[in-house]
Amino acid sequence: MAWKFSSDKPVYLQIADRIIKKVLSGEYSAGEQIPTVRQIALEAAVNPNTVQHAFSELENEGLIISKGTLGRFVTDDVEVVTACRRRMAEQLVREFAKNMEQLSITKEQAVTMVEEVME
Amino acid sequence: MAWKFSSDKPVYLQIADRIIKKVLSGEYSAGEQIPTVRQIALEAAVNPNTVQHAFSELENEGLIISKGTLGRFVTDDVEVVTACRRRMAEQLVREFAKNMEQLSITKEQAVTMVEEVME
DNA sequence: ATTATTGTATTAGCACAATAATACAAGCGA
DNA sequence: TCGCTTGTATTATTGTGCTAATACAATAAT
Repeated sequence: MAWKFSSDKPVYLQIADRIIKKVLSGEYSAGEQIPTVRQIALEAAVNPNTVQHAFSELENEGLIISKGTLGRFVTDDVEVVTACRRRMAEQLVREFAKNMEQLSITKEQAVTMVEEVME
Repeated sequence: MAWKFSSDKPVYLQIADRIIKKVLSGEYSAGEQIPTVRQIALEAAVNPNTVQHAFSELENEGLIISKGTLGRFVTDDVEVVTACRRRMAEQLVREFAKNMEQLSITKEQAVTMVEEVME
C-alpha cells in the first residue's frame, strides 16, 4: 500500500516524522538496521532522493547513521537517542511557550489545557 | 524606524503577529481604530498589499473588521476577542500535544517542561 | 462636487523549496 | 572478479507562496 501524505506539509518531512516516531518509540531499536532508501521509496511511491532528504534530517540529529553500502542504522548509543528526544522536545516547548505568551495565556492556563488534551 | 523582520517567517505573518499581540493584550482595546494599511506599510517599509495580507488573517479570525473608508477597527465585542484567543490557543495546544506524543513524551513530562519554560 | 484617504482587486515577477531524473561511487558477497 | 545493492551527487523541473506594482472603488470631509 502506497503511503498517504497530506498536502499541508512536504513529503520528505512526513517521511522523516514517520521514522522519528519509530526510532523514539523503540519500534526501531538501537543499532538496528532501518529500511533502505529504495525500499521506502518504492513503498511510498516516491523518488529515492526524497527519502534521502528525509534521512538527512535524522542524520543531522544524530538519530541514524549511514554505513555506506551496508545500509542505514539507528545509532547504537541509547544516550544519543534520549538526548535527541530531549533536544527536540525542548525546541517544541520553547516555541509553544512563546506562542501562548503572545496570546496572553498564563502558565497555569497553558498547563491546564495541555493536561486536558494529552492522554 | 523601519520594522525589523526575521527571515525565517513571511513578513506578513510577522506583521499579523504584532497586531494580534496588541489586540489580545488589550493595547488595542475593543472598538478602537487600528492604524491604516498605508500607515503600517510606510512604517514597516513594506508594500501595502503585504499589510493587507496580514490583516486578512485577523479578519478571518474575526478579531478586526473593516469599515470601508473609515478604516479598520478591533471588534467591539469583547466576547469575540476572548473566543478568538481560546480558539487559537486550542489549536496551538492540539498541535503541541500531537508533536510531543510523537516524541513519546508523556503528559507529565510535557507539563513539567512547560512549567519550567513559561514564566 | 471635489478631493483626499480609505480599503480592495489584479497581475506579474521573483525566489526558493520540493521533487524527480539520471548518473556516479563504493563495497559486500557469490 | 563481477555483479548487485547500497548510499550519494548533480542537475533540472516544477510548483507555489510571497511581495510588489499598479490601478480601481468607495466614501467621508471640506
